[in-house]
Amino acid sequence: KDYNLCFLFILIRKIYCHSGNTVRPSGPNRSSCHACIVFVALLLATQLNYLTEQNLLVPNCVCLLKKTIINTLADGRHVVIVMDLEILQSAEETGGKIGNPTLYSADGIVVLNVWTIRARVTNKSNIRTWSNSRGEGKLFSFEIVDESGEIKITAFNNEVDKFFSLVEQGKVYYISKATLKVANKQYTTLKHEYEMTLHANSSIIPCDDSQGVPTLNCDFVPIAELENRDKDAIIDLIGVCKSAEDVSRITTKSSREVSKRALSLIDTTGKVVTVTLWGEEAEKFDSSGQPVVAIKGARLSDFGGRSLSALFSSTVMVNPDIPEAFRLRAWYDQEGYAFDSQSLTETRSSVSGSRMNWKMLSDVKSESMGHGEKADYFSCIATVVYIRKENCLYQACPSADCNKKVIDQQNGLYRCEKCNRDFPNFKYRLLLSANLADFGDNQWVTCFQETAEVLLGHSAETLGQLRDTDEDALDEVFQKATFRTHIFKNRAKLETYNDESRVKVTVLEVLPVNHREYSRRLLSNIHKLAS
DNA sequence: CCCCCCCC
Repeated sequence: KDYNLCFLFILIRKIYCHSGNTVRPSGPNRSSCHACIVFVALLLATQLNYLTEQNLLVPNCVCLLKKTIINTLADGRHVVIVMDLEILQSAEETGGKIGNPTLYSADGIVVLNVWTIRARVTNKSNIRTWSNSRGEGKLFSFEIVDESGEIKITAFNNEVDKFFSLVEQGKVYYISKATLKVANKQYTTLKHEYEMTLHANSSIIPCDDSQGVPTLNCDFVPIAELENRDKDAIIDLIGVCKSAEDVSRITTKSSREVSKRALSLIDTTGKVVTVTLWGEEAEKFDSSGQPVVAIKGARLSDFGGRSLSALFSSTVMVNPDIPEAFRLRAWYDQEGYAFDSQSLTETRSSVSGSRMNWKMLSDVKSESMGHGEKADYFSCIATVVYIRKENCLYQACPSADCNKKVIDQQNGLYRCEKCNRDFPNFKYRLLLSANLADFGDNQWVTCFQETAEVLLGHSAETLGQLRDTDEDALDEVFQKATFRTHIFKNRAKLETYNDESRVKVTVLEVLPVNHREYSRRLLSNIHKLAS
């Protein structure tokens, strides 16, 4: 084969490393650092190092190769070494890419060089062990991203001990001397053709300069668009966590126990979808303050219409530092919280309502609810006609499990009688009195923290700040929350205070009205009356 | 060299 490239005009497209990642041509020490030129199949001779050191040889410059040498490696592959090269036009003069060049990869031309990539760790697994007919061992894997793409890296046994604690999610590293193998598409959710395996000589060095290294490569799908996507598609999604289930333990078909937690995410399309988190991710998830949640690489399921499930390979980010998250936050806080949103996921309770004890507000009195030994639980569809603003917020003890009202000592300290301690701070808690109405009656109800936050669409903390700084804005929040219709799940119990007994109704949950399901129930009730 | 991706 003739690899004589002399007098060939070439356009430097990109400088690549072995794995296809873009490499900066100007490393501080070219011989041991960023200089990897594989696939491009050209290796610069040492005397030409100044071209990269002075940033002359950069993508999109046009070069004339004046002299090249072909060396043959022990395994028969060829290396093209550029001995002399003239830059005819700088990248600025060329003005960018000419046409649509593709990589030249003739068989037999492969250049070995120590390659190094600089990339960010986006997804780190736990250590797992395995035992099968071929042996046993332990491993962990992680994914890395740079401006050109993503690739998965796996470490086994000794390399687990060596690298597990070093590799941290979100941090940037120089990685070199890993082994490449073709990725098994059956198991990968990344688009890369290859995967890396670490071995004894592999090197991972933390990198302080993360400039230009993307934090993540997400291609977010609008929630409304999920209806048009295929089952099992791997997608990236971002939304505000309107609500979240408590974590629960389930047993899988293979008799393993695992934690799960379902989140309801909403985006600017006004649609809501359920996303299920598993294991540790489910356990540590905190939905307070209705955070923005981005999930990369979730699998679309057709359960309940459309829902999503996190995979081991998914990355879940809470309030990520990305423009999409800021946009969503602003949208939700200004208008999204009040959207009469529709869920793409129909849960059992929203489909059948079987666990709901549906009542009208007039039933509370006519059936003497709450008068029995035990509290009565009922659900209703009702409209908020008034929310009492007075005393809706109180300063509560800042300790995790204590919500007791603190006493402002007027000296910068707040006293909690329950904890018998003085604190330099407090947390705001909500305790709302609201009047609900349906066509037949009214009912005063009490909403504590969680339900009050849903009803008002803002966190207690935000509302506390508003009360202290912008009373008009707080009024607006109350105004917006009034004359809205929701499903209320309630508890009714007779309480005696100052020798006076009255039924106290506490709201346990506020849910959006699913109009399709509500209409079905009305039809069914009409049907029963007619029969 | 792993490859588990779950429940309702």
